[in-house]
Amino acid sequence: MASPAPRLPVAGPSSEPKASMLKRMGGPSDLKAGVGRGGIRTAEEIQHIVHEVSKRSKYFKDQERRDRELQVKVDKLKGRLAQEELTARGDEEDKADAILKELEETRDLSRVIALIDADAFYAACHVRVNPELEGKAFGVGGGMLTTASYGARKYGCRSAMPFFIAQKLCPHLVSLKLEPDLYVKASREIFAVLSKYGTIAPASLDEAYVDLTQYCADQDVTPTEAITRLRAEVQATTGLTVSAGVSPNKTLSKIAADVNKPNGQFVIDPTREACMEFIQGVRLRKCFGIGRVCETLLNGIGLETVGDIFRDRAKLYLVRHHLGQSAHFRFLLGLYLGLGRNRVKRAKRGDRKTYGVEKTFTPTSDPGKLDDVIRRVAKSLAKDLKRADFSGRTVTLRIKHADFVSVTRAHTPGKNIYLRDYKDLVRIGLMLLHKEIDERPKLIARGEEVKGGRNPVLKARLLGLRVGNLRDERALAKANKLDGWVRVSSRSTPEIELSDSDTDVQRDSDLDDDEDEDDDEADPGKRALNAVMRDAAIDPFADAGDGEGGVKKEDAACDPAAFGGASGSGSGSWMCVDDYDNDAEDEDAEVVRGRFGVHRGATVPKPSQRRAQQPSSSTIVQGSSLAAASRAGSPPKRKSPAAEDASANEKGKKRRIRKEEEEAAKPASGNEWTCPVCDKVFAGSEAAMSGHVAKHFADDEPPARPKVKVKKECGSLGGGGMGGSKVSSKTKVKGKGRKG
DNA sequence: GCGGATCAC
DNA sequence: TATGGTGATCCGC
Ligand SMILES: Nc1ccn([C@H]2C[C@H](O)[C@@H](COP(=O)(O)OP(=O)(O)OP(=O)(O)O)O2)c(=O)n1
Repeated sequence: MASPAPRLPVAGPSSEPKASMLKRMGGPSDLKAGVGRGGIRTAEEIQHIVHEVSKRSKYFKDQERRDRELQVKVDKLKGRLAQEELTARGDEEDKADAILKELEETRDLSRVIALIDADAFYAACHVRVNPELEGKAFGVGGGMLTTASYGARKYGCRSAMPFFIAQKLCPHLVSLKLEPDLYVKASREIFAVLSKYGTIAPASLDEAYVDLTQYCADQDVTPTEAITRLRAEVQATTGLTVSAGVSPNKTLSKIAADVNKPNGQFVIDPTREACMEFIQGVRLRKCFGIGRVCETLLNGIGLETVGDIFRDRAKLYLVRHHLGQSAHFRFLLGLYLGLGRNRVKRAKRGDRKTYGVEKTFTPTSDPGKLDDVIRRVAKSLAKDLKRADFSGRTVTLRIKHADFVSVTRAHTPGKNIYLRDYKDLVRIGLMLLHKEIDERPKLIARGEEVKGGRNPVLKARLLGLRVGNLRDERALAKANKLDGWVRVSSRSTPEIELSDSDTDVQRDSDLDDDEDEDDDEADPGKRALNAVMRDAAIDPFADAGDGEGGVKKEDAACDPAAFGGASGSGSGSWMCVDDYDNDAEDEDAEVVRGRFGVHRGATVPKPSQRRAQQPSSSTIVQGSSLAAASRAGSPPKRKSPAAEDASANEKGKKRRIRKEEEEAAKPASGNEWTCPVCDKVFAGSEAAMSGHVAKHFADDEPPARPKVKVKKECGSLGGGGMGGSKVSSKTKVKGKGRKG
């Protein structure tokens, strides 16, 4: 009110919409979808309509808040840059050039890597089954569109757009219900064809990298001929069209696949010049790993395209520590050079890190309703975990407040306590929720910060549970035949405060039995969706647990493709890559080596990769392994990028060790048995085993945790990385039976 | 280990 | 009226 400008907020033309908001809500920047050519509506028109329909919603208000916060970050970055420039030494470009030189030496143009991406995937799957949809404007997903047919994209409809808005853009638009089975089936068919051309690494249900190097050599054909054949065969056998990008690495292929999308392809010659020329003009946002925030920050200091990275390398160097996780210096330089990983490998069962289920509902503060959601979510999650045969040590509750601001609250019962059952999930979920509800008024009374507004009564629009720090029960049980014990132990999870948990649990039980039929999904619909997609991802390859995970980050710098994704639909199929090794050497300042980038989001770290290298023969104690790990990166180094890497590596190793432990337990047989909690191996009666296991729950400290042996991993440094061949052996832990 | 932020599909 | 679900990584505590 006290604002200077006496502009009255009368009904009419309130303040004009901010450009950043227009872009955020319906911007062309989202270019993922081919809204460009042949559009029936102009970008401005689309933005205007979307803005009009959205502007009064809570969602919009939240987006405005985020927009403001982002703007603050941009201003801050600009300020830092200005500050740094005052004291710049003048050798910034030299520093950057030194790194460029170093990165350049890692360039490998010897491989032919393709990224295949199905066009409007879910939509195409529906058309395949129902030809009448051909050419029609429709979306898939119900209330929220997961994708839109090209016919609908002409009007501006896109992925992640709510149906009611899409309808404003395209009045005759219809929205189809999700049919997971359709997508999973189509995905398998596509991948089956791809497999005939080389090793593949699915990045999601509709995307996969294919290494065409060998195919080209064997058939004596050019990459263009190979990809032309591949796409033709995919269409001939599946009836679906795919777009493809081909180049010496995944980073470039990923971007290239978008160039001639729908039903098109783009091949980049395997020369340094071709790679660099191609990427120079690419808009930053098109690069895997550079999202809205990163793009905005870079735009803020004057960069628009990949080529600008070189032009402004001195600036980037100066603010290298303030670019955020998605834009590390080294990652950007690698991008500029058109470098990327080129190893194509698929992820395995053991690479999954979490399982989760979340549900959005009409915002409510009703404790009973919120509790019910927790129960339903827990039930769904328990089913998924059981099916997949995984248990986990940490349960995380996610609450999205009515104003769209979300928070997470985690609980780890004990160092060796693994959960999987419905009751445990509900108990912990309710405990976390109630704690949040109960603490809220107190915090507010004390004037402390809380998310979701200042109302002491929590009002949520979504609740979700996720289980992490997983353990592969299948491998464990198979090896030790202790499946029953494992369950028993997890069920007896100790403590868990909550005196009121009793009542809660009780209610749970009731609900447990009866299926919820009640509202929304609950049933077949969505739930099935998740389960199906998940299996899809893993099923095919599900094999052992090891695998290599994917992306590592460092290296050449980027690996966009590393992929991540998997999400949308299931998760499972990730791709993995290996890369060269590279380790660390950079000096202090620049450094970012590590994460070069990609990590952004998704993707599998590559922990398993090493673990797979050798059968479980040679072994070293955990301590040694960790020591080696830390050594690789840099010990207590600071947060410099290098540190990032080291840190990441270490985590990966720890994880690997956990798996190794399982592996180690495997050999048990005869009178030998392995404690499902501490993994120690004993020889003795069942009674003895029972007694030992019970000790774990007697008090918090379990019996002495044995040192675990792990096999030595191949040097993370150099040569190690690659070798894909030897890897396989150990994996067979679970064999084919995965059915789930 | 936890929680927030980013990113991808 | 009205804006999803799933999973991963990084960073700073
Ligand atoms: N926010 C999103 C984005 C995508 N998907 C799902 C539906 C898509 O069909 C599928 C593949 O996503 P893509 O990004 O590859 O997009 P499309 O294949 O739909 O279209 P395009 O032709 O642009 O690749 O993933 C989703 O559920 N949620």
